[in-house]
Amino acid sequence: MSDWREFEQNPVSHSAAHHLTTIQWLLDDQGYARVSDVARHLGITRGSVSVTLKGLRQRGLVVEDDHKHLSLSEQGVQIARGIRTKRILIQALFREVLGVPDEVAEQDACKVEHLISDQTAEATGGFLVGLEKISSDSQWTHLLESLQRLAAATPTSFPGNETQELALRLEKKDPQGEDQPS
Amino acid sequence: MSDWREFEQNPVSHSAAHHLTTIQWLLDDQGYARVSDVARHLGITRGSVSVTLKGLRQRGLVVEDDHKHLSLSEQGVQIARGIRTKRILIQALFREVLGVPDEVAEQDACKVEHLISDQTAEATGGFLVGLEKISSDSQWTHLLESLQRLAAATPTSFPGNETQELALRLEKKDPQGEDQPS
DNA sequence: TCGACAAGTTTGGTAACCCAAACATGTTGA
DNA sequence: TCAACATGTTTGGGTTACCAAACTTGTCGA
Repeated sequence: MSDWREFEQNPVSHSAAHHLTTIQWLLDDQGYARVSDVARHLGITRGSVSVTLKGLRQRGLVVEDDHKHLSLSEQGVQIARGIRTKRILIQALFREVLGVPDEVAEQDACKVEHLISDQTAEATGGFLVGLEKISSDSQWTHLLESLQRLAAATPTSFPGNETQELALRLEKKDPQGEDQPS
Repeated sequence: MSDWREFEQNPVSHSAAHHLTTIQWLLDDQGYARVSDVARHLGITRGSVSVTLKGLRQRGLVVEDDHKHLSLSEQGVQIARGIRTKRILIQALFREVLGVPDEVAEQDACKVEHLISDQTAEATGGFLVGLEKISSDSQWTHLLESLQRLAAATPTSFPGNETQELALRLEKKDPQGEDQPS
């Protein structure tokens, strides 16, 4: 059984991921990042941020200069950029392919950004790049729009009839009646 | 700023989600589910499962009969089925649309199954149903296969050049230089 | 009948996270 | 210069979720 707790053994936790991306965002946005800025942005207390960042500093992901100004180490930048990129890709996948409203797409992407494997993220990127390349072909865009309309039409709540039926078909087709409830 | 901690305020936690879906899976598979079975399946101790299930019983999601056999309440079934359906849909999206290997698709789906909104899940279902309907169109399947090849081709590690460039384009196009690092 | 083993529970510990509140520091305007 | 305010840290508490280990039950075979 593939360990369902890979969740926890991620390089960075959900919380840490947000601390890192927030620092990067603040640096991009206002040129500096302090504990208070991070706290305000995440909606948590300065104390919590102080403690969390102490850990991230010890892990060598965050650096503090003489003036209590935060920045990311090379490794921290790498991690933050990776997560940010994943969020953007997943969000685009949900929004531009599935036709999910941007706000929802962003919320969902935010929740899963740090959990998606590199492989799936890269595949998402490849798919979107491919879509972009053929976007000049009106035939395909027309098809895609039809699919999006189908996808985005959510008259009933989840799971709708068709969706449920599809899931059942998928479940049976896939002979996973072996193991893995997860 | 949309609360980035929606993560935590889910109806059921990641852990609870797995307990519920495991019970359902065990019932389907072997006709019964006991604390030990759940523990073995999740790879955690009986003690942990015992404690967690006590909570889920109090919340009315899990029921225990006279013989220590577990089952799900109506509400529990509903939640478990919802999560299971989401996993199947997400897994299919990754595998059949993005062309991600099934094993990776399953792992990723498992990690995010309980985090995806109903709306996005329903859109995924709608999209897949639509795909199924036009799957007889050889022109379309041809295109999809091309896209999948593009998507699945991961010669370089994440993020590849094209993917990174796309992400940058998406980032700039989207005027989110307002708020939300998440 | 009784010992052994499987199954379930309880208890004490740990590790992430979060908060509130007290505290230390540093800057700044009157 | 000094009170006021912003900033950062520390401390004590709470929650979730895990473990190990001790304990209780229940069943089954010799």
